[in-house]
Amino acid sequence: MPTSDAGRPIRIFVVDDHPMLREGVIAVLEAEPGCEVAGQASNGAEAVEAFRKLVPDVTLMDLQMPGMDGIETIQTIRSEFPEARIIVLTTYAGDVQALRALKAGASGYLLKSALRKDLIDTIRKVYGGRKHIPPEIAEQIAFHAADESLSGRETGILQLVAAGKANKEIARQLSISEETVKAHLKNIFAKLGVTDRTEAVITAARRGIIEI
Amino acid sequence: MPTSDAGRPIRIFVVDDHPMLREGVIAVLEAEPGCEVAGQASNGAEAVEAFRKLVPDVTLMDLQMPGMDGIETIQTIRSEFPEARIIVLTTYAGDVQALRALKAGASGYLLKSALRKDLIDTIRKVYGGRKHIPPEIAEQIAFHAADESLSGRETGILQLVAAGKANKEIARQLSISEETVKAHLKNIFAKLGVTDRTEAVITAARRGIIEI
DNA sequence: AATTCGATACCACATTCGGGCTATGGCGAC
DNA sequence: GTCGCCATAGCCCGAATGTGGTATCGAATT
Repeated sequence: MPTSDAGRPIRIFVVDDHPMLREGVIAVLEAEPGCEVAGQASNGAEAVEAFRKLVPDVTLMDLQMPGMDGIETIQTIRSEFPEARIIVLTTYAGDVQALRALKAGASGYLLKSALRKDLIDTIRKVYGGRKHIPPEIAEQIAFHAADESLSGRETGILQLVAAGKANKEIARQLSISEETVKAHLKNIFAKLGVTDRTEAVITAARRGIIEI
Repeated sequence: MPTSDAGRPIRIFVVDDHPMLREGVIAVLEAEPGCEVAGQASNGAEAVEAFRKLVPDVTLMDLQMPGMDGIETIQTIRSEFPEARIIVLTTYAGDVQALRALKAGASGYLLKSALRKDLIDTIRKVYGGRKHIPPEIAEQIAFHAADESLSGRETGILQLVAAGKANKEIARQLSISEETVKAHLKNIFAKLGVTDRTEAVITAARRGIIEI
């Protein structure tokens, strides 16, 4: 039963490394009856610390932040406060990123291009204990739900490919044979549905599997 | 002599497709004596139309927008209003993007991660007829100032490489010989200082030469 | 205990890529 | 009008890449 219209306002905590965007979110929230900004933070470590003091009702969190990133921050907070309700507020960084955020314990995912109404609706919904994922993101996740995901080793190798390294260099750096690197790449290509390393890097970057 | 502290407020126009960020910028500006929000727009076409009516003192403009992008919008506005003072407000998209914006007629470049003080200072400086580029961006531009830039054809080919196409496909698509594609790629590699296509795509994406 | 999966590794083969080098026609700058 | 740049194109060749198999080992799962 999500209320607060008559009762105590929803206490919201805003975590983002862009001061300007924080201002915007805060301006929207403060204009909204039934919402209250409990605090803000500009990076993960600060966020965890502030969360402990504030114990807000809902947290809005960016994923791209210097230092401890959003996913780690969500995990840390949720391990101490399993009831924490966290909404990821970010520019779209691919289905895999979104899925990782949800697995880390986020209750919602919202794009920075969202309208103020979306923001308020999502906050109320999540405060009420429900989850919210925008349809276009849900669709992307569903679209790739049947895909096999890359193993840790595969992701590591792909990250090195994305750093422009040749198979031989990757082999040397990881102390494995070049043939093994090629074997991993075969699997990576098959899982991503591509035929060469350049496509693999682009696809993986778009889907949020690696950073470039 | 930048004034307005005693006189008429600086009339500012905000163009960005993220409503939340617009709110933030507006909140900051409205809290600032001597500044006034003259209007806002969420895409290039809207921006040009609104500019004609408002003729603001300073325009804040994002580069990434659906439809007409920021660079085109700046060019269009500056062709009609050569005195227009435009500050690009965007996430860093590479030295080449930044340089293109400046060539299109922008007077300043500001990152979305900037503090409110940076925003206000830059607005006053640009309003006063001066230019402003943050040191880290100026450094990147300077660092690559001596590089030869890619020709239009080269950029087009690199864009196709970034789409995961093989030389043979690119040749077919552009109706040129595969040898020509390879010749262009040789030049591209030399200009970007890389040795293979994957590195070329990554470097070009980071520097804002192509979109991936 | 049996099976699956990830990581490792090797082989052989075809294709693609990248480097070096040359050349020509067009077009704009000086 | 000559110089330089761009787009075009070709040749050669070695290195890198991608593709098809097969196999072992250990950890996790059933």
